[in-house]
Amino acid sequence: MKHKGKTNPPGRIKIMRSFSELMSQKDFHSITTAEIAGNAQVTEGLIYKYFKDKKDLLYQVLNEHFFEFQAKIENRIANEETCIEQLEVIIFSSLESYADNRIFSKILLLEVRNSLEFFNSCAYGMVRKYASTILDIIEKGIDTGELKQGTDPYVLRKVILGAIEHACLGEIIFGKELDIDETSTGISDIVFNGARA
Amino acid sequence: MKHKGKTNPPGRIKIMRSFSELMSQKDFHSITTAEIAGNAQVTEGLIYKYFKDKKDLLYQVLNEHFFEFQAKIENRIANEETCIEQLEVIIFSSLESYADNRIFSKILLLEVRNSLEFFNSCAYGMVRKYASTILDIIEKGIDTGELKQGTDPYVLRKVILGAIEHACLGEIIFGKELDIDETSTGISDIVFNGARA
DNA sequence: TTTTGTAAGTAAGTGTTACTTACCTCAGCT
DNA sequence: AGCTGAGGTAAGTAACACTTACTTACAAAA
Repeated sequence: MKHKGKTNPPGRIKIMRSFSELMSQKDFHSITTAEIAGNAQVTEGLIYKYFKDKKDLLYQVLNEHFFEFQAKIENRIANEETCIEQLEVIIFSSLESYADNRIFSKILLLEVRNSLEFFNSCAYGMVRKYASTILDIIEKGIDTGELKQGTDPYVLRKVILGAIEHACLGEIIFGKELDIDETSTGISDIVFNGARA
Repeated sequence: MKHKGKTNPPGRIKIMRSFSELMSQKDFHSITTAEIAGNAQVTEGLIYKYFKDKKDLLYQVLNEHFFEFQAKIENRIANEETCIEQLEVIIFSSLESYADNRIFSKILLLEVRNSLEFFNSCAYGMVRKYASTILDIIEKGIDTGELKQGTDPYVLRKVILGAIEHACLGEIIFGKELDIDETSTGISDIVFNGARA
């Protein structure tokens, strides 16, 4: 029997909360379904009423967190004039969101990528949207002459996304503090002005 | 009983080969020990004579591939004069190595990061060495005035490493072809000259 | 030549885990 | 009242990672 997705029963909420909590303490694979259920004070079987499998639970939790992320970013972009400013805002906001929301970052950057299922999940749809927002801004910037004519927009996007993600990795993995302001202006400076003297 | 690490018996080699082979077809978690053993034509128990557990096998395979990677890069750096040229060579060679050696890339970029054990493994020691090579070159570049004085070497390294890794992700995950020349000159151009017009 | 130590390899487990099945309970509708 | 379906439970099961106790091969010491 499957959950139709209309309502959001207490059991489902408890399971997702419980799982999020456990994800802040250990990695996905070492969390057991028994543990999730115990911590949520429901029985193991209920997990499978609402989620296809353990990974589906992971994707749904990720998806939930993604909304805040996306909303915050789109809001902020709207307030900026130039493409470069918009991209700078994306860099800053992404770093901020990753830092504020460790479970989200941990899942997105470390846990979901290793299995192909993820790329068919709806959570991945949001990743694509985020990525295409960035690409659109870059292309507009090249069109308007703000960015260099020869620039390959895909490569520029790779550099920006890669820098953001890599900057957060140390923090997520080792729990190191990250100075968001400094890092984001540092990244922007290199990406837009170059590191050459 | 544990393997002392001196010799390299045929069973051990067969297991690692078998595992590498399977890793090119599916992800780590969906490979079973029975499958590894069957494919290697040994019994399951033998895996645990040579490897602490399944993850240890993963790390050892990664480690083996890392030697080629590191050797190739260090060789090439030696032939370059300026710091920027050295960094360009690192970007190119890294992309090339990732492209030539999918199993290596897949393990390093997608499979090991999610568990903390990895960061105590000797394979991670090699990652750190690679990363510190890059940092050294950057610091020298700032010293000699090749790179801008204000540059934060750690941020620059994050941008370079992030760009490299992100550039390979699509290829690894979706099996897309990657134009190494174009991508590496694209990344270098942005990182050193900036994207601003 | 016999003994002995040990590395290579095997066979048959075992406990744990993700997932399934069949069931119960009860509010809301006709 | 009687039915339906969603929310939730209890007791499994197959498959899996990993273990244990064993055998064989063979080289060096006695």
